[in-house]
Amino acid sequence: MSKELKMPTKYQPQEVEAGRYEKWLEKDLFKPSGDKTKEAYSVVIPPPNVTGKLHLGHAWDTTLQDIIIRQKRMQGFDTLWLPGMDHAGIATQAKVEAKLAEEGISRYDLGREKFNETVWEWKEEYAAVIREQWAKVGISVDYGRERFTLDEGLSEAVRKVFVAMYNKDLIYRGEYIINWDPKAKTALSDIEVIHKDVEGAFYHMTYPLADGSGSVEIATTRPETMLGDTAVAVHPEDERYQHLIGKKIILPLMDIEIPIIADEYVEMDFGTGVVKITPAHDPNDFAVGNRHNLPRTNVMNPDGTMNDLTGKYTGMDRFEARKAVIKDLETQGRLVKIEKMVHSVGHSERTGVIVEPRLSTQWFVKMEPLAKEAIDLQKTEDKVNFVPERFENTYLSWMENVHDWVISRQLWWGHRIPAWFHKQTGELYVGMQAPRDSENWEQDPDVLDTWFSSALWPFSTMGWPDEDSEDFKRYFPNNTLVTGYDIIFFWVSRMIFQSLEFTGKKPFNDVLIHGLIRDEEGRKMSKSLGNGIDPMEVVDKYGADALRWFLSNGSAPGQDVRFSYDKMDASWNFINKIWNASRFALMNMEDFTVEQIDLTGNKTIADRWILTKLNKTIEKVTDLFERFEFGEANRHLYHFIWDDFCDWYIEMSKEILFNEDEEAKQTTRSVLAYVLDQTLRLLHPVMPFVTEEIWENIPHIGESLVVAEYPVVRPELSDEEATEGMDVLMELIRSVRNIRSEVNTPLSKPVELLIKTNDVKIESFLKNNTSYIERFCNPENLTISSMVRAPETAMSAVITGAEIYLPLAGLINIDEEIVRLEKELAKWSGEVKRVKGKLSNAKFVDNAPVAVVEAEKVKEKEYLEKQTLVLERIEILKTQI
RNA sequence: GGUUCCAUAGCUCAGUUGGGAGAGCACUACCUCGACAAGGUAGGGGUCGCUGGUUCGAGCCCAGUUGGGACCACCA
Repeated sequence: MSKELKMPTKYQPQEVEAGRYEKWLEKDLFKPSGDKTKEAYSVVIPPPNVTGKLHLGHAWDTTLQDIIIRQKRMQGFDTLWLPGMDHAGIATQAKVEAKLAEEGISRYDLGREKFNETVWEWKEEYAAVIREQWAKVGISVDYGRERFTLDEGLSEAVRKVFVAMYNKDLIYRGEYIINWDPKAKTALSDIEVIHKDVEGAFYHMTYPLADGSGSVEIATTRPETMLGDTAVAVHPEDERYQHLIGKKIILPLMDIEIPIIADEYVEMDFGTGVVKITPAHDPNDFAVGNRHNLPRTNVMNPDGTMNDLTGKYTGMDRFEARKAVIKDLETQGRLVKIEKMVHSVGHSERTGVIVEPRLSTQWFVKMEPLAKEAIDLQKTEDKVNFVPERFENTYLSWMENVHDWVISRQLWWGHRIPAWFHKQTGELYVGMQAPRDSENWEQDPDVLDTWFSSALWPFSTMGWPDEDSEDFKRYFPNNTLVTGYDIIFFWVSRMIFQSLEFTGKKPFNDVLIHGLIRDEEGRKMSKSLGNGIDPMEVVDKYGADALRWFLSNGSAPGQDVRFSYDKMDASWNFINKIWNASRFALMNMEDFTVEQIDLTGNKTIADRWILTKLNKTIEKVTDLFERFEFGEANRHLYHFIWDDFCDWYIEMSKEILFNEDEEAKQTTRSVLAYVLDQTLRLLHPVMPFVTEEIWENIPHIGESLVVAEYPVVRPELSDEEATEGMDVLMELIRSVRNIRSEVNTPLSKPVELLIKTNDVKIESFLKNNTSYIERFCNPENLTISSMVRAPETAMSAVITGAEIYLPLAGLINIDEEIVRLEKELAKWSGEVKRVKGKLSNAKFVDNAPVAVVEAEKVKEKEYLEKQTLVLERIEILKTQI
């Protein structure tokens, strides 16, 4: 070992990563270069909710973005990656309320202002945690531009958008059935409702006709809502019930008369064909009610208890009331049967409680014109490019069937709706600021759906509504958005239509969609299962680089991935391999400097070969990055580093570094240093910490890998002849090893007596055997066996003499070796037969592309050659028996 | 009901416009040789869910089918 190394023999991520991120920040390397001569490349982070810590999904999401941004930065783009967080209205408010509840306090005890102050404190606390986590994962965002959805500029953008949409009739206020969360006591949009199959029941009951001529049977899953029934409906063409249409019926328990109406909404084949109509508690019934001018009787309070229109049930919780209603119906003999059934019930995404369809006055966004614009965009050349493409269908089908969007929320934490009502006249005013005589006006108490502000994120963070802002002009539209398929509807779709509406442009060119991270058993990670894995624990154990490698390696785009400690081990192993290869290079560099790197010297075939392989790897990886195929790119890097560089090139370089003269060593050191440098650059976007650490130790010029140039193909370094020659050499070596392994007896020194190469010695590859030489090798009793016969061109480049012979006598069991060779012969014969069959098929020769046919001919020749060689060896061995 | 994904080695998964089935882990044998034993070398293991079709040629394209998952809609 010729050089003292600071690097330990094992890769220790904790030591490598400590302090590195802070150094990058100190040097301000993540800031856009602002170089106007370069193309801009921008990404905005999907702002995480300030509700808590980040999970593995966030780590995945940000890692992918960081890989993209780091590569683009190295490629010279003027890159902006803008960080930020989302106030996450309902989610955050629910968390803070839960925390307050532990202290026995409700938000009403504090009042709106005080409560919001508490939430701001919470926000600061969690924002700090999130920034710490970002740092640990190593993401290269520009903190100078960090934004928060509730900060001043973004709030202005929200108000501006609201007012403009209101003035364009894209926002309206009205009384409709919405999804109501009785726990959070707020309205929810359709997509905030999660439908789950639950065990419920179908309650069959009878309503008596007012004229006493009998009764009709009705079935419902929500009997408590019958207290708000204002009609009973049948299908207009239902022959069974023609005589009932227009009659009255008595609503049991309430003892009021309600009409029997005919409406095509009723399905004759379903249930009894008679439906109770509750316009205030069901969207379909609401529509029926409108057609027939039915009263809307709302029987519930905002918290899900029955209101004072329900008589004896007043104050009961809705589920308590359900039981009571059923019991009373049974007492009256009106309960026919209870049929158990599994049905789909809406639950609040945030609080988990069962959502109540409820009549309520809310603000809505009129979706039809916005959706149309967004759909039309996808028919143009300038469409948003979804990766993988199939998610465009998901997005479009949602857009095509979208309903109006409820945007008001009965919460305190969020953007207050810029609408005021006159205290006396009730007149409505919508504007950026309160009306002048503000004392006479009262602002709408509601806030906006969180997604209303996040929909503006790609441009509101860039200075919009100031369209002359530098960032907006330079970095909008964004280039790429990275997010999970689970929020295409919530976020991606809304960014697209709002961006089109307000900037006239799509918000981003590409959307890279990834899946979810599951646990090792393939289950979703969830709090209730307790199977969540904290990314920080993974980083502490394996390092951020290993986690990033795993995350970018995990799966094909758009597919879910299972977290796996086995794979984390494999990731660590790979980095350890890189680490040790680098140690080897450094040990043999003496005081080698970057100025001494000279690739024009007398290179060995191995030198020329690895430089060629490097070029191919650069080309492949660059291409795959363009298509966001990081997993495939990683596989190429892995193979290049482990198989080509470590297993072959480093081993061959030892012959030079340990034995040759100084001049030869300098050339090898140059290649080692160059290839390592280029490899570290290629790896840096994926594993920024360890690559930077190693790079600092090897000869290099530049401040940091973060801003070092990304490798490009250098055609002058490629050498196809060297590739052919190396193929021969490698095959030779493998053949020798193969014999040894098969018969479990090592080969011996005479190998080197018979193999002469121009510039590469292969002893080191067979070195294991030397200790056996004395014991097993009897030079007087040598068997000659031909091993490899290479094409003449390659031969002349590599090996003197047309054939390689290995002396095997006394070293192997000839019978066993013959058995093994006959197996091999069968394999080659099979291949020859297959290829010959193909080539003798006129249809193949006529139809297949010329290149394919030519390739088959080459294969034929190659297989025949192998077949002959193996046959020859068998013959020779047989003479020895 | 609609859309969609998955089914490839014991396990987890790749497979890039159709042209000789791959990786990691696990397993077997051997190897402490001046980067790495969390390593090296060699090896075993697959009728690519099933059935048809298109094609000279299908893991890949088409139709159907089985099983599993996801999403959307509906569910009085």
